Amino acid sequence: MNEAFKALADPTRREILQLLREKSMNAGDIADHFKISKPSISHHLNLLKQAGLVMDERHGQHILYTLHTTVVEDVIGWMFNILNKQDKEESS
Amino acid sequence: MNEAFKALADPTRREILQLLREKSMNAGDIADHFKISKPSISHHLNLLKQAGLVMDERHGQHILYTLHTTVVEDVIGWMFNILNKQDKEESS
DNA sequence: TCCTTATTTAGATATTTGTCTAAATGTATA
DNA sequence: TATACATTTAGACAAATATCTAAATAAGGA
Repeated sequence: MNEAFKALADPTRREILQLLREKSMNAGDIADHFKISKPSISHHLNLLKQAGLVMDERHGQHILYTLHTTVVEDVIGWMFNILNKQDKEESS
Repeated sequence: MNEAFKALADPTRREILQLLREKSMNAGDIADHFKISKPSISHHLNLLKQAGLVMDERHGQHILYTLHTTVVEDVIGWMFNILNKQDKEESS
């Protein structure tokens, strides 16, 4: 999960995840949303993939990137755990 | 919230948050849980403070660090938002 | 005031990170 | 096959980060 937290630390990568929340997109279309170069976006996409936050699938010339939510759920679990003093706390 | 995401990217800082989840602690006691030097821990604590993830309060010689959950909740909100295609989606 | 303890600040350094351009790879199509 | 398009890989470089030691600040007690 360390890689996921590191991936989430960059604003560009978080913005990519928000784009993919709406719909899967190929690399070029993702890059068009940003001012930075395509190779830089490709690098960010690779980090997101390594972190398990996105998946890629080649469709002919294009490579389609899709949000992968399992690790997102893990991160949410970690965050929730921080909120509760004890896991087994009684709620009243 | 960018500072919070950046703060969460470091394993030592996440471990500090988990320590503080149990109970508030002063800087020295926190540092004793790690192999790295006190000044390094002090630096991590400062980043967590800048990010709004912890608060500090001087008690005589000691400085007590306490988890501050508001920003944690904001991060959870952001993460949840990523999970749902639309915020206003009907649930059946 | 002087000494001890707790903590932070300052400054240095090695590593990591984000970005770029240029080149390579993979795919489609004439 | 030749060409164009989509994307990644390679390599370089500046900026950010994590760490350290040494010094400074803050508070308590003799």
